[in-house]
Amino acid sequence: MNTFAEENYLKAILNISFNTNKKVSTNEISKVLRTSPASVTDMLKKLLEKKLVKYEKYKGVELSNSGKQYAINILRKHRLWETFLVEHLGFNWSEVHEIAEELEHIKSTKLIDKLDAFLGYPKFDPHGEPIPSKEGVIPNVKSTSLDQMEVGFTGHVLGVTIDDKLFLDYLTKLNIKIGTKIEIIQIIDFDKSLIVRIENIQNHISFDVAKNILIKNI
Amino acid sequence: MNTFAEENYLKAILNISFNTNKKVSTNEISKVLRTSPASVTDMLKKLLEKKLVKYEKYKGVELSNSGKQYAINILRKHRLWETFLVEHLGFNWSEVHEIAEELEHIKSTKLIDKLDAFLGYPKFDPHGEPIPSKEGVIPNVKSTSLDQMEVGFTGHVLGVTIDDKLFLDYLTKLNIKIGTKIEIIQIIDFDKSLIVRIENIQNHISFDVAKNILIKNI
DNA sequence: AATAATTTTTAGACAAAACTAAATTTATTT
DNA sequence: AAATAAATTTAGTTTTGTCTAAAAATTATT
Repeated sequence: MNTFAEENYLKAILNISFNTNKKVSTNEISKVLRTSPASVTDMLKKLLEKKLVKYEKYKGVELSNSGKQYAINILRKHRLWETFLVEHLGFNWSEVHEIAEELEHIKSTKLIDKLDAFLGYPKFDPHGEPIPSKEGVIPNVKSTSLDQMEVGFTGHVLGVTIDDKLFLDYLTKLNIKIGTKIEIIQIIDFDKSLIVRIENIQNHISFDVAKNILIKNI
Repeated sequence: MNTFAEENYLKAILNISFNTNKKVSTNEISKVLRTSPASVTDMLKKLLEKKLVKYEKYKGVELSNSGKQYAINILRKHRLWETFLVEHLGFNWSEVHEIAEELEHIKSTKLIDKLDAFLGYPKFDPHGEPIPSKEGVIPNVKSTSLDQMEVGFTGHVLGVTIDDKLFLDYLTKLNIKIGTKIEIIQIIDFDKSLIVRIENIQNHISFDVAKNILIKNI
């Protein structure tokens, strides 16, 4: 069994390399985990020892197969717990991340399987992010971030790509949640910000915000 | 905020001194936590520093007011989680202790309050043990252990006093659960064991088993 | 009351996970 | 290609929670 610290490193590596599939640098990990690069090096040695990562000095790191399965399982637990917190305990989507960061380390496999059943085997969490299956398969949804769309486009929000309180609270204030219909009225060339219509109200959102909103891809 | 280890020591001290209210010895703690007496001494110093216990060298230890409140809150979390596991996830009463040992360390107060509400503010856990309130008050039920009763007595099981898998599985095999009607047919003087009738079937149970079964006190 | 047995504490080590500062390797510029 | 900058690793500490072995205190026994 692995420690919380080890689990957090595996999770961080998975997260950083999620889409890119590239090797992850010591510095990137240290930034995500708010720890010193020296500490990261120490931990990478330990994870290498346990064969959870492929790592060569100065060359970056990637997860091994077993490390990836392990990390995906933590992600599964995180997202199932978030779903429980929102759907059954009445939390809102911006509050659950921190709590799930603790709950995801609870070991019992039986617990998570029963929780999964209790929730009705959900495929997506409250942020629209896919929940990995027991077997480690992550449902794949074709989606595009809002910043890729053109003026005149109308679509529905499928999810968000960051689980950050400030971001989610801001979206809530804009009346944006999963399923919300968004229409692009105008795109400002200078900073790529967007004027959009949500629930018949026009709002101006930055490129950065648009980048982290996912839209159903037809 | 305190560490898991600190929390486990506080819990152990509360547990050992629950009924007696006497000071707890280093050795008792080391036995419960399966750690060396030397480690216990180290930790007691630390807890004293934090004013969570009253402790004098060689004289034993007891919880301070703040330490007691803290420990009771862990107990509250433990028992609420056990209730959730049994009533909503379909675990049986002998399986939940270990999992709740992990869940009880989750920090969020909001989480536990919402869980409490979700469960309908239960007063007792699946083992019949009282669940402390948010304010740290432990519901007091008048109850007597089965070994105190006499031949001819008939009553209903209110709860058990140990949360041990072997014990609970044995009770389940005997068809004993909370609310089960038990009648004492005979008491063997030699070893104080009891012949009892449960669901119209006679069984022979030891003094030790009877001691840990609580009966409603009229 | 003195001795033996038990309990508890101290002393000194160790592993995990973090740190800082210095050294080394890799990447970027000029 | 040499010099500089940036990233990474090593070396040496620190804290937390554990350990063993030895010393000290308390309790029990003769």
